[in-house]
Amino acid sequence: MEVDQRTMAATIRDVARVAGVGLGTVSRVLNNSPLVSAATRQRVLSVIEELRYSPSQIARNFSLGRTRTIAAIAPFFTRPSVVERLRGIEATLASEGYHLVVFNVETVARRDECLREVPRNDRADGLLIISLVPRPEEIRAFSEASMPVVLIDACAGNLSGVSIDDVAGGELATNYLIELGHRRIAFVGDPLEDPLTFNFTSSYDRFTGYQRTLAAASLPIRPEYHRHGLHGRYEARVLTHELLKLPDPPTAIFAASDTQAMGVLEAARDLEIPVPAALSVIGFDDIDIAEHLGLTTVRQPLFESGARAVELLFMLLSEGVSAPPAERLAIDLVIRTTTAPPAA
Amino acid sequence: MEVDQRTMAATIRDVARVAGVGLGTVSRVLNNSPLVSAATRQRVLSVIEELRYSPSQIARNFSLGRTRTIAAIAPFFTRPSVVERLRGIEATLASEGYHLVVFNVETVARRDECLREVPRNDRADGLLIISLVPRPEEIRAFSEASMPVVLIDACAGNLSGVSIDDVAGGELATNYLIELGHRRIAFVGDPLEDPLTFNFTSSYDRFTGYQRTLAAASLPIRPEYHRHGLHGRYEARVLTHELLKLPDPPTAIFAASDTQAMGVLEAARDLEIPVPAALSVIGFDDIDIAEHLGLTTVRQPLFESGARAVELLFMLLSEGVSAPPAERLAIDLVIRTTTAPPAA
DNA sequence: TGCTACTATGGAACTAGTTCCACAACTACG
DNA sequence: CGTAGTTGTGGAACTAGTTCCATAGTAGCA
Repeated sequence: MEVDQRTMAATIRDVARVAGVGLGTVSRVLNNSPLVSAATRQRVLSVIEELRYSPSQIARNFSLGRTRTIAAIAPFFTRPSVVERLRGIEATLASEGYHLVVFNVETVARRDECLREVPRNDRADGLLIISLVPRPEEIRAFSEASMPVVLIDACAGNLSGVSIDDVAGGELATNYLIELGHRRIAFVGDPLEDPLTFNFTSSYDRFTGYQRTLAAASLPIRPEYHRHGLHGRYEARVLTHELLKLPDPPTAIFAASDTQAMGVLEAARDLEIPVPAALSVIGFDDIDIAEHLGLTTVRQPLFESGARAVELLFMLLSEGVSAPPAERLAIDLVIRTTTAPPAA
Repeated sequence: MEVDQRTMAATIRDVARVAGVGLGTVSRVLNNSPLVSAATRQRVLSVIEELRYSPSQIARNFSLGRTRTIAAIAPFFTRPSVVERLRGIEATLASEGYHLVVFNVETVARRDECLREVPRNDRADGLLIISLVPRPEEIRAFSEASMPVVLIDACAGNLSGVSIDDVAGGELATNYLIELGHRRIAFVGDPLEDPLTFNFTSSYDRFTGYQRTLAAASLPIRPEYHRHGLHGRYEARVLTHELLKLPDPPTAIFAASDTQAMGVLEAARDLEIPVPAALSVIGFDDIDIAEHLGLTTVRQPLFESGARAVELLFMLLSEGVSAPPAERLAIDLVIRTTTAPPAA
């Protein structure tokens, strides 16, 4: 019963037979066990070479019950901030020989489907969830399926996670505008209740920081200055048009993300309002193009958030280590050229 | 021998035992085989419910020898053009219930590792390669491992692929500048020999189109107008500084990508050269921010390239269908505000 | 010289599905 | 009423690894 080398790939049993050793010995050679004599190891290795044997990863996964694969669920994975997080995830996983399966969610239905199906699959050893807040029953399903989960840019239950202090970020941005002398400061952000992310989104927290800072500076909270719409350049542009056409328009706008800040800049350009001379604009995230645009923004470590989340997940994966708590990464203000003191 | 529901997940054998049917019957129910009576099917389904049974995907993959997973190798997957292709890939795969494993390559070593290791893994049913040209020996390895491969934004051997006519794109851009009245037209693109992509890169082809068009219009080919550097905003900015400081500087610059066009715009801003009044700039790709920047560019269907590549891969996967040939998608010129006739 | 301990090895059993063959029961039809 | 065909069902064999137990051989040591 020779192996048909033309059509069938060699198996570990073929190697054992040709090398005249047992199954276990070949397995030991493959897994670098020290319990193999040098002579035997050499013989097995040369047969592996000869038969062009390559172990079946899929059989290995099955036998071990592990896949060395991590799943990541991300909303709108084309957003620059999300992509940068994914890059951090991929880089860290690759350095450990892990694979990354990506699920892009752009609708509520797909969000629900992913959060339901992915954890019950045994095709990933762990799960990373970006910018989505799982519901309590979903969290319960994670632990029932004993699927380790780490959140990025979100907090829920006592799940491990990597995030930033978005309230402090909102305060940082707003404070800077106040220090520059602005008194009429508007906010453009995501919807207060986003069906995709549920509960509290980072935009909501930044908005909270904004409001708190205004209150702390004894500035009036003016609801007509608060605009919320779907995350996107175009939507932010429309909202900003509304703001700039108010009878008493703001002299500064805090956008909950750099993408939305771009929409704000577009609106200013549409209305021929010079930035920063007549309008200051500050964003959030410090995505790659923020530098090109000269956008003042609140920087958060995106790549690092992905990298760190993978480290937390590896801790969960190595049994014996207790669940690492939610972590917060540092943020800082990046001052560029879209902010200036208000016109006198 | 009861199943310990606390620690062990139920298997297909548990379901069969509890439902009082055979293994095969449960399998048939799971796979919607018509060869099960309605009564039996109902009984099995209720036991599945009762035991909270969920089939092991990993065992299923092993048994079937298929993973319903596609691997994608992409250089610099944070580049907006690459991300958009990946989005097209993910969307099309998800609609067929396939998973996407992403490999990001940013170094030559990692490129070689991915092209060597990924196809020999049986963890993916097919492979998509973005903007990388496999070497002949790598192509041979694909067929030896009988791994179906579809290229995106590249051509090699007789592998299936989705690309555009980059030479025609270069001609389109250059012709438009000539029609506007420009005579001194420079080019900023990737290195002529990129160790990552090998052979001909799209930048090279666009450069060829540029040169051909100049020749066809009887305009001089001026080597000092040709600048090549690593793909990136910063590098393009440095190269453009060199161009704009020439004794006889160009009145228009064709950048091989929108990202590089952004670097060109930055250099013009640095030197206070107004665009388009004193310098016209045209890019390539029409990535998302091109619209924000008002960048004139050559649009290529990025999302569609990914979606179509997946369709070709599915054709390869369904045995019996012969290898679909390399396809070309349409491109078109998008005129915005960074191009104008040269100053008189 | 016998006992212990350790190294090296072989191979059955296991992972959880699918597939396919055998077979029973029932229907259709001459 | 026999026979051919169809439907429904059970379960062994198979996928290709890992793990672990049994065992042979050998070295160390009193």
